[in-house]
Amino acid sequence: MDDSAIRLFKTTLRTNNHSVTKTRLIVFNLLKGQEPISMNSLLRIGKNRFDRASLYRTINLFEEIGVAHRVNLGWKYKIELTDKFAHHHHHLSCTNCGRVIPIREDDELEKLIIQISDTHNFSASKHQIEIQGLCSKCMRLKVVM
Amino acid sequence: MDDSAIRLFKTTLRTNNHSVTKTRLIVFNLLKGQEPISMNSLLRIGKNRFDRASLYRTINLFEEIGVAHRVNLGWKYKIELTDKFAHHHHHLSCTNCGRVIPIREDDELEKLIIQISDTHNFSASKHQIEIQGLCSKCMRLKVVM
DNA sequence: TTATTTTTGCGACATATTTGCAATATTTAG
DNA sequence: CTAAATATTGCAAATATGTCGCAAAAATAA
Ligand SMILES: [Mn+2]
Ligand SMILES: [Mn+2]
Ligand SMILES: [Zn+2]
Ligand SMILES: [Zn+2]
Repeated sequence: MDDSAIRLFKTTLRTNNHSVTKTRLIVFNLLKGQEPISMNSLLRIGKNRFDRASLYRTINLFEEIGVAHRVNLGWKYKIELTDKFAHHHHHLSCTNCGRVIPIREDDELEKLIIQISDTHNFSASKHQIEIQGLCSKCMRLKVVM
Repeated sequence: MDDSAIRLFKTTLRTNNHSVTKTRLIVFNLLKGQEPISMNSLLRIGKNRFDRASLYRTINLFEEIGVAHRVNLGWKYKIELTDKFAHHHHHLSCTNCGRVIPIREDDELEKLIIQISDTHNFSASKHQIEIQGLCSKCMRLKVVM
């Protein structure tokens, strides 16, 4: 049950000189295997298991040690695990129903991003791609109406 | 002096059933021909020409009718005009000094984005690409130290 | 287990964004 | 152009989001 992601998570905490705590494990598990999730949702879900301040501190720490990062979806940002704990991917986000569809990493796209950065003598450490529009379902509904 | 962008802006307001007001024109002009700008800067610059609440309402409206949109740069977001009023482009954002470098549209990249959306039967209407890292200047400084 | 170190919850702040409403500006109708 | 009708604005107050200090509780080290 103590799967490899959690083991890696614990190791990451330890090697960065941080304790393995209940709150951190809970938040990690909330993030694991999920689509990006907003602070608000995390807060609502964890209401009686951890405090707001702790959540912010936890997410800040997760970013610092490369466990999670923020993805920008429209106006707001959401949190998800980094590529170290989930495969690198991007998202299609439906502006109608709010669905977020993960898209598998595309070698050509990744190569291009690096190439463009290089052209500008920019040392890219990460990137995010957000594509907004209508998912196939919403598209069908729109057409019918 | 009433250049084509402003004319298009006014038309956009009208066709969406909104008035052409002093505040909206001021904000539009602040956005025009600039790099993405933060709410705070807009607020500071327009301090005595419009109110905070009006600015938020204005930006919300601009997003609704496709005049401006938010660009997410790390934790923060900034506002810039949409492709309808400025050439489509993306940004490299330096995590050290905060500099935002616009990158010219890249046909190959744009084509790829569309292609990927199509593969997922997703009808993309817009996209944003955020590349974070170190600008050449900050990179040099880091190396020296 | 006890001592030491780190993290948490809580309440108080600080900042960001939203809202109701009366006053003012813009648009429409004549 | 003016008067009436409608939409927008400024202001003050309400919410929402994010941060901080500190004593209590939990985790780690001894
Ligand atoms: Mn990628
Ligand atoms: Mn593009
Ligand atoms: Zn949808
Ligand atoms: Zn820089």
